[in-house]
Amino acid sequence: MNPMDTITQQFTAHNYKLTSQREAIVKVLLDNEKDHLSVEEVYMLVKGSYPQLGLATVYRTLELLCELHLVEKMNFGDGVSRYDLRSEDHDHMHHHLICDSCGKVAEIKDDWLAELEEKLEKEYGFSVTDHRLDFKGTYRICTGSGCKRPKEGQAIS
Amino acid sequence: MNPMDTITQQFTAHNYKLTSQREAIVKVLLDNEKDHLSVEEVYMLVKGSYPQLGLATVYRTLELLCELHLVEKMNFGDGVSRYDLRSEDHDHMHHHLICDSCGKVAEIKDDWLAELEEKLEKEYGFSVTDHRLDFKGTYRICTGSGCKRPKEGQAIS
DNA sequence: CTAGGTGCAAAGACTTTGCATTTAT
DNA sequence: ATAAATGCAAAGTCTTTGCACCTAG
Repeated sequence: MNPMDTITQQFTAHNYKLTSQREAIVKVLLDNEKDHLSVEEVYMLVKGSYPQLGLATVYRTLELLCELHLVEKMNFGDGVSRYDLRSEDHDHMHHHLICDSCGKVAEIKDDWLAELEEKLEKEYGFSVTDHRLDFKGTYRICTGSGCKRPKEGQAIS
Repeated sequence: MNPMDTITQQFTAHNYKLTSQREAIVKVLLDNEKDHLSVEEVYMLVKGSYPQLGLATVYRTLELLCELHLVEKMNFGDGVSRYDLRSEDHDHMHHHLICDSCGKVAEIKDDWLAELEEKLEKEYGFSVTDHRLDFKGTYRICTGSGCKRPKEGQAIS
């Protein structure tokens, strides 16, 4: 089944109405799966094909998608929330590489933390339901261009 | 040398004035080293012994401490920035365990990521300057009380 | 003495909410 | 038909900034 159907099906399954706005927003998320879009970015992108869209609807829809565990809300310390589509299997095991010079956020799809999570379970009595792993640094070959995020503190935040 | 002196020394070394407000703020951070305080929390704590303190000064001082790499700014997805004193050696290699039921944030002081950082360097051409690792989950023995953060989304954000 | 710091209040940035209108089911 | 969703604008948070006054060096 294609990802769009999977998602819209979730809507109806939970008795949420499938409005054209919601469809358009989900479509933008799918088309930009690699991008960790902010609310403003989603809004602008959807507005292209749907000019009468309201910003509040984007906030409400993203919140809803979060509630349905279809997207993940995160924060890279630039003052805005960013949203990341979860893969169908809900594994969402990926990590981020944040480039210091251009601000680009890349994803790594492996799960490198399985061992650590076992260790936490055994040695700390802590059972993990979710995790987050971000690295900041620089690519040996960084164009330095394509900077999306103007200012950025020194900490990953 | 005691931590307070180490920090105040950094101020003078960088030609920043050592005001009583700054001293009071640093003292509160030291006294609550384990706590990831928010600006508001720091403000309230300092206000106890220094009632005329302004909130903007807390923001400005924490920003300054960040700039001097004495504290780390971070965001656990509850809408406010939190600040964490860096250990003297500037290694700041610690991870967080965030309890789903009580919201408590615990720290783990080990560095579990050295191997992964090497891998990134070699296989991805990415050299790491900083990282962040948070786990969400529950402690087998969680009191369920002491919740500091009222609402929390499902994602680590 | 004087550059820099402080407190206050106003302004900004991002997000949420109230309400009349519209729409999916 | 009707409960839910939308768009707009207003209100809320958290954070930053402008400015007159104050203070460490």
